[in-house]
Amino acid sequence: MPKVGMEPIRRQQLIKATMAAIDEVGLADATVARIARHAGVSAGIISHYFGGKDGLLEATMRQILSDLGDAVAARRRALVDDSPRSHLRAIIEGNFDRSQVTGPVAKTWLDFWASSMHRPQLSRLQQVNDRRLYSNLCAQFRRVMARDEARQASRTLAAVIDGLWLRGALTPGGLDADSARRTALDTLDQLLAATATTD
Amino acid sequence: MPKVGMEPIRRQQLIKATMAAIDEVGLADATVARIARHAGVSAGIISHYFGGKDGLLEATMRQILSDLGDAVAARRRALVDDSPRSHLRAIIEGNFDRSQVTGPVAKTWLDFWASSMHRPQLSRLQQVNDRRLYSNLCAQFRRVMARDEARQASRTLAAVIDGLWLRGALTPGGLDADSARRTALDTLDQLLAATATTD
DNA sequence: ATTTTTTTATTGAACGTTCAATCAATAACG
DNA sequence: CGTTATTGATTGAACGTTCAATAAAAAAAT
Repeated sequence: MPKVGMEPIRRQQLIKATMAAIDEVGLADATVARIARHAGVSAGIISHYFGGKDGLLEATMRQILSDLGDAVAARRRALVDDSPRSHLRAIIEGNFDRSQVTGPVAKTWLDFWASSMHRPQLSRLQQVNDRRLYSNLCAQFRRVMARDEARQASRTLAAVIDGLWLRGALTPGGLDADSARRTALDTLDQLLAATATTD
Repeated sequence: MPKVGMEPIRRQQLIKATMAAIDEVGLADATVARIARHAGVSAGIISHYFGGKDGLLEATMRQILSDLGDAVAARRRALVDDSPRSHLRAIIEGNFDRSQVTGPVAKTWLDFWASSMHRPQLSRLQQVNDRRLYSNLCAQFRRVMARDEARQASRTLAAVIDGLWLRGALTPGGLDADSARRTALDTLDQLLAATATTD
């Protein structure tokens, strides 16, 4: 079986298997044996390609956050008009992108989030992603309102997005992406309307 | 040392120690030995009073949710006027009560939330609490707007509340309760104002 | 008022299980 | 033939639970 150039293939395979295992039984019971079984390989291979279980978990979280960033960036690049509202809508829709919401990703995301409270390595990744969302929101709100108002609006919208993810991850049927997106978009318009009147 | 009537004392002691241990190292590394050490007792006592580690964890989650419910109920009982807005404000302030936000509780809450994705026992507790918040919000919004609008407003406010908790649990310095409360109250007023104009 | 018995509370060592990591062995490719 | 890829048995550490032993308190007996 062994062929050359297996590394990128195996890495992707194992990251995907990690999400599947976490979706199935949770991070706490996602053992290396179970992950390897999902990928159809031996347990030892994990240490070979990722240096150990922790390395694989970190790579998996990196992948999730990177996919999320890509989904947002792609929507913003595809914009035809440059209005703040369009950018903010793109950010919201990127956060509820199919690839993010579907299947194992949402549960894995929440498991990592909780876990990052006590793992410095994951915590840093989390914070970087966190700030990126907040900064992106703030920069756009800033174009139509004062600094303090923009900050407040960003806090609110960020909380709504994360709150919808959180509640979606726990809902038995999984997150209703359409409903969540609508809720976030409505909130956005209310935030924009609120300052338009006091302007 | 042994005296009669130790049961309620030990139970409280161990539940508190569980939160302290989870706050310290997370649910994954909160071993019975560590919890027992926090409480200043032997590890064996946990099985004696709670039937096992799982029983203690469930009791701890019950305590957190029950405290949260009490905090909300107390604020609502103390209301002088009966307006929907006052009730909704009381619900928000109860959710950001000192006893809930301070110290080990917030982290424990999030750890349990993530864990409940894969533990049916905890999931049921979680869902009951979840529905209670949503129903309470919906019943009050319902008094000033149509059913669908009330549902939408409840979803938004619930997402904001949970989102603020979620982000607060991960913030290094812990949740800034005052700021969070203000954000949630602002959102409430915007939700109320939005329908007041279209009424 | 003392002694004995029973009950309640607690300990901590032992046990069996589970896990991640290791590494010698093996197999295919260049 | 050497390199790369992979396996799977083994190892040692860590975990939750169990249980015989112990000690204090309460109750009963003297």
